[in-house]
Amino acid sequence: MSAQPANARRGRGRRPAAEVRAGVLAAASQILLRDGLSAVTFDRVAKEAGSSKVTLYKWWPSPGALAAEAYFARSERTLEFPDTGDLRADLITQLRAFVRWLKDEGAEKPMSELVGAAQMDANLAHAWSESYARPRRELARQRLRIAQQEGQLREDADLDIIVDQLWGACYHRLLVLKVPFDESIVEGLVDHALYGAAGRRS
Amino acid sequence: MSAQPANARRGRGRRPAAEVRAGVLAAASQILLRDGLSAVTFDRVAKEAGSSKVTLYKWWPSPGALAAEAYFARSERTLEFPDTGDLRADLITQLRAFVRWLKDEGAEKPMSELVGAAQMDANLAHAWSESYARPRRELARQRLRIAQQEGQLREDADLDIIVDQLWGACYHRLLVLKVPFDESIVEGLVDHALYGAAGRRS
DNA sequence: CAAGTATTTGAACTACTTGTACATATTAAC
DNA sequence: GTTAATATGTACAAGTAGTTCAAATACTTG
Repeated sequence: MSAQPANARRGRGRRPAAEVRAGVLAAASQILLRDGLSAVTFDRVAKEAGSSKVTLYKWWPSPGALAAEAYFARSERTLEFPDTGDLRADLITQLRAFVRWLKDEGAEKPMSELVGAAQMDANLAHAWSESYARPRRELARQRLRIAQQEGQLREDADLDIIVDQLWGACYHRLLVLKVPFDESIVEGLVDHALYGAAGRRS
Repeated sequence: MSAQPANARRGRGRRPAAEVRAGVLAAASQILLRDGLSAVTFDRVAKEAGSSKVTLYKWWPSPGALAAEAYFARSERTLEFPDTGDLRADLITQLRAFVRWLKDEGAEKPMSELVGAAQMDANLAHAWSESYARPRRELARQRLRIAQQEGQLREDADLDIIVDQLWGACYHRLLVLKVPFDESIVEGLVDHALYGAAGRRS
């Protein structure tokens, strides 16, 4: 028997579930990166994956949710949350990894589009929030809690606020202001979060 | 001659431009508030305004841009940027006004949807950024610059970062995390921005 | 290994939306 | 008043969403 290409159409009939899933996710991810989120429709994905539209309707609640899952699968282990004992250095590492992920791996556009569409697609919002945003916020908070226990942060510091200020500043520039931004703000961001703008230093 | 209702259809033919514009904007704004941004299509707005679809295609580049303009017209003079001499109090006033605008005037959903759609609609993104986000960021920065000149902020403080951290933290919760939030975080937010999380103050 | 079940595919179909075209009527500008 | 601009009604092509049904094939249970 000659080997068949992975996407070979075999005519109608049931196919291995894993094969179908992988093909659909790969197609969705490719369309998302190449043509943007608005091109990720059940029709186009089905055509490109060599699957049937009905299958997609069965497994995913909305094209947005499919795109989100396809994207998470690609960017799974990209962020770092190290603990070297030096809080300032660790926060800078975290934010730098985030910015590099956006810039070097072309994540900026798909990420913006996914967050954007989540404002109108409850299914996508849920997938995004549960699978991506909150787990990472929790990781960042854990690192801060250790620092607080070691006395590097004030007793009454609000860890959620610190996380929101660090990452929120980045998202603010990305999504709301739409101004270009890069690694150069990371150090300033962390210093402002740690030492404030009103302090009397130097 | 008996007075006619504003939206009376007069059959085909040219109508005063101002009348058409006002009718279209009012209809778009109403649909946006009532049914959400995804319901703001040229078709529906034209029907509700008693105008022709062709007219809308002529005047606005996309339904998103129309919705944005309709919304800005309603929420023009809502935010305050006072200068009482007390920076901390003024920042709290600014943020409180922002949160109240979101909560009390039902701006949260339309605002989220507009920012969301802007991630995929360049026309909407431009309208939003130029007419809303950047002017307000500039106002906030002006207040900070005065504070800096008066010595209430460090010489090397980055005013953009302060603004991004204050407002970005709010947008982060609204758009990215999708967690409920209210006025109760405002004071903590400002204190963290001014005094930092690492300071040694009780 | 045999039979039954689950699920994918192909095809067709309805309803809806977008965007455009053209002729007609009416106002605004001169 | 005459002319130019433009809003409207109607119609139409193209594309998308979402569903239905039968035929075909993989998985699963006995």
